[in-house]
Amino acid sequence: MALTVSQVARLAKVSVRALHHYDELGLLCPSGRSEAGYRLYTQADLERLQQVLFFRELAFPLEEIRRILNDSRFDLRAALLMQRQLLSERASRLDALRHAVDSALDALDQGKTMDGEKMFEAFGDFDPSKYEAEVNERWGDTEAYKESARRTSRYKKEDWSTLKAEGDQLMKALAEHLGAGHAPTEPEVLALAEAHRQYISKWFYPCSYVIHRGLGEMYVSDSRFTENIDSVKPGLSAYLRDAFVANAERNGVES
Amino acid sequence: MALTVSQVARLAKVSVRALHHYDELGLLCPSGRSEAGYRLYTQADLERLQQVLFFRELAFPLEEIRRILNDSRFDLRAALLMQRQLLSERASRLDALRHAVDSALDALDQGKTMDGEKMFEAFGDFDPSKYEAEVNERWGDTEAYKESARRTSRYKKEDWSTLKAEGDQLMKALAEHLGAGHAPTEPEVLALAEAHRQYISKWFYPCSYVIHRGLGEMYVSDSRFTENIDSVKPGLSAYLRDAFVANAERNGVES
DNA sequence: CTAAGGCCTCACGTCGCGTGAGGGTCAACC
DNA sequence: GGTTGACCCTCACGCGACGTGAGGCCTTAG
Repeated sequence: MALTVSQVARLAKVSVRALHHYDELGLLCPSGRSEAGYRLYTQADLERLQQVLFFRELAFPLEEIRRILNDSRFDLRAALLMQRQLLSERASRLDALRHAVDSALDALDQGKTMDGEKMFEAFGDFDPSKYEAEVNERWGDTEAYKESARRTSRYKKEDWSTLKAEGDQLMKALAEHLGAGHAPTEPEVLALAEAHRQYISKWFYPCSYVIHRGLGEMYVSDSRFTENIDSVKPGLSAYLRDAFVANAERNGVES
Repeated sequence: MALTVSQVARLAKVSVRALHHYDELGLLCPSGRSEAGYRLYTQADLERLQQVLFFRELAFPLEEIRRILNDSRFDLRAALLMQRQLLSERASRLDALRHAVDSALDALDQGKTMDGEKMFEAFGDFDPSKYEAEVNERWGDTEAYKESARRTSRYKKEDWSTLKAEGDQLMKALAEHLGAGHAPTEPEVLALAEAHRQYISKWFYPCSYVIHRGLGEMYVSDSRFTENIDSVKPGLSAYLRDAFVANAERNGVES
């Protein structure tokens, strides 16, 4: 059942050279070699390759992919959820570009010229509220939404028990601050936000401030998360996002 | 009104080095220099830069962008329409990836493993050489392109009305079939779908069945199109998509 | 036994910049 | 007038993810 380079290359539609390259980097070393020194890939190697390609598609540097996949704390589910988020971000970027093309076409139709600032709007950073609207629009009541809703219910049944308990405690503490009317910028709230960041780092993956902020955006924009979080206390997801953003800013990450 | 490098860089959110690079390549040479040799960019330069960035965003090699933009046959409208198409192709690619992530999550939930062939399905649809071939088919120096480009560049305002009339007629005919309750798979409807494909090929760009199908998807997923089309008759956009898909299938393109 | 095709390991080339190095320019303030 | 600091210039080397030979061994079909 061992496959040669070219067979794997055909299956996964990557070049043989790329497989060599991944071997050199220690990113994907075939588990075996033939007597003549030919690379021999197993099923497990294929699975790893798939992971590599997922991350590569998302434009992760190979070195980082190696780190992620070799990390013993690597959590496949968390990684996949992350990938979902990254895909969303890319999709909204595409949307922004499409709008830009549309504006250009409109301008063209009306014989107008676009002024300097407007011209490059699409390439800039996106307005999160606009982003939220777009995501909600896309997730409307499509088939994909139902699918995701079905899965959300399944998630709840799963046993993340230890991990979940720790997370729940943080949520509860944050929900109390929300209930007490404390602003998300207050020191105690920021401390909890930071604790949450480290919780993620500890259990899932190294979570930078930037990523944490992105996570907060996902909490409000991905209904699977929003529903889950707001069931603790309505408005909590938005509150979390604000706290994460503030915490990132306090630690020198500009928005 | 002349801008310096750093001003342009801030506006367009590219690095100064990148602007230098584009200058070196002859991709975007500032129209002026100060006495001290400083690069000075005009409004026209900004417009060209925007075009450059559009194509760059779509992962065109810089050298090719230069060819395209320097091409005297370059038609802005055609380019923008094409960019829309490329964007929607990319969007569906993202969608495929998202489905792949979802499948992986599902498999994980059920403790299953994905088999070798299925594992790479999401990556499979997108054969890069095929993609390049398609792009070259549209932008390369092929006879077909030259012809269509010559045609496109010739028409001005009056021609757009002819063009629009022709399109409207197709829409009206298709709307009538929808109103009469004809299935999108019926021969007469398929014939109209095919006519529409050739209409696009004639006026805009060589429109393969795959691209035509993509166009149909865009009609339902892009509200700008959906609204416009459904204003002729509610549900028409979805009807068009179904007809385009069926027409593609009948012509040997698997979905 | 030979030819074709697949495999190996160097090793240099490419593309789109990033990142200094080394040095002139410009506006403002002392 | 001098100094400071932000901005500009031109080399020129570095990097990541491979592409693309070159030169040579392995294996199978005729």
